[in-house]
Amino acid sequence: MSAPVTPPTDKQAAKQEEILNAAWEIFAKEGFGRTSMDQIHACVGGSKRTLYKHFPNKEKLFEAMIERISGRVIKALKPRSATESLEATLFRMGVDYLTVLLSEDGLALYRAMTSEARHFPELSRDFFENGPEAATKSLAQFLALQQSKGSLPDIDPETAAELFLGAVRGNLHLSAVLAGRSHSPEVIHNKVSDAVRALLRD
Amino acid sequence: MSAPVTPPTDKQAAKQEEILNAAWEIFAKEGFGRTSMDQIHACVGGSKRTLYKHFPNKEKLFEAMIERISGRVIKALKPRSATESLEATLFRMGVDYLTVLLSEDGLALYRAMTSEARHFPELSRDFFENGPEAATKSLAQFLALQQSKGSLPDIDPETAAELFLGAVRGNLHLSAVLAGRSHSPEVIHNKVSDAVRALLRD
DNA sequence: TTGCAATGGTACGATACCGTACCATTGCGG
DNA sequence: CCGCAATGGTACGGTATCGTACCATTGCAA
Repeated sequence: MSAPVTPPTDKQAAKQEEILNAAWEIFAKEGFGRTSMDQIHACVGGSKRTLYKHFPNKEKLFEAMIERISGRVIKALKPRSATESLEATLFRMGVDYLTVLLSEDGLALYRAMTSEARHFPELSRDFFENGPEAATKSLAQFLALQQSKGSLPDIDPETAAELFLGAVRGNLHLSAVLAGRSHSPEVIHNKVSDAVRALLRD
Repeated sequence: MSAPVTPPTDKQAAKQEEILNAAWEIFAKEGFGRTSMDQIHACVGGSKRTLYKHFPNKEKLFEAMIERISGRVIKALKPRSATESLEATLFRMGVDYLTVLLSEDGLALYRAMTSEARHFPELSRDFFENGPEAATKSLAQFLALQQSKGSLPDIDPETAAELFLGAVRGNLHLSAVLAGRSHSPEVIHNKVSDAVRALLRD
């Protein structure tokens, strides 16, 4: 009973993946407006009928693709639980956060979300709330825990977390998005290191 | 001699202004891809021939319009010279900076620049360099001056300026761009106030 | 082997949009 | 008052794109 159902399901799932990958490749480079379904079709191969069988129109395809990448990036933004020292944990969290934001997918996703925020409001809102905002709240929780141990000055944790992540981004994110600058891991390390020192005040 | 020349020049200049204003109204709301020359034409009135006489195609019109708004925003981002105390100056600079970034035009410009950064690279690069980056450098100069007076801890001024402005932005800019949130002057004041306290360490 | 559902490949209709052409009209100098 | 340059208003050519239709082909069950 499941034999005649699951194999086609698997094939369909594989086809969907293929389509979404092809779509992301082109959408990420060209944006929504300059990407045509024919380009995606040419990139993924097969027939347009099957393409439209998986995704009824361009917007649904865009949404599905964004949700996919968004979920991936959001997962990467989520801070891992801390086992090291306070300073090392802050440093690692900052580096991870910034590395994701400045990654190829992170930047392409941010561009896409920003460009289409007006026409796909829930997509970009969800990304912000589950991505950067959730990361801020996680960091705030961690900071609150550290404060209860007395290893951190007594600032509001939410505030401190937002200041810290803002300082970590500095101008790097802006310069990558607007000026197309790429930033080496060393630059990222230095920026985070500066922000950690500022937060810990030494 | 100038009489037969300047009146038409004035009229042409007025017409250009009118076109650029109409274009901005629509481009800012819809973005480049979803804005048609026919919409702009309908908004500005007159004939398409005159529209294309002022701007030979859609891209040139977009560039001219962006340069116009960009120049306006850049000018607003430029910090005014300081006459108050250190703390008051920092506070005022932060509030001015953030207010411009979060203004309607600031956000629309940022969205447009981000969306089209790949296709109009010089536009967005110039905006970044002459806007946020220049503002950072101006602030760094001010901080260096304050350090020479001994009223500020001894951090690298460039670094401190970038950390400060990054902290000032916090998540406000992201949340405005991605989640469509608007932020009251009180929220802006509080955020800047937090950042000033963090920088001055009290 | 045979039949059937899904897919490949492609042509097509409808629409939107960019930029141009054309003519009537208006404002301004002589 | 007259002529002329610029503009208003609009129709049009050419092209790109979205989504559908159609038929040959393939993979799979019986």
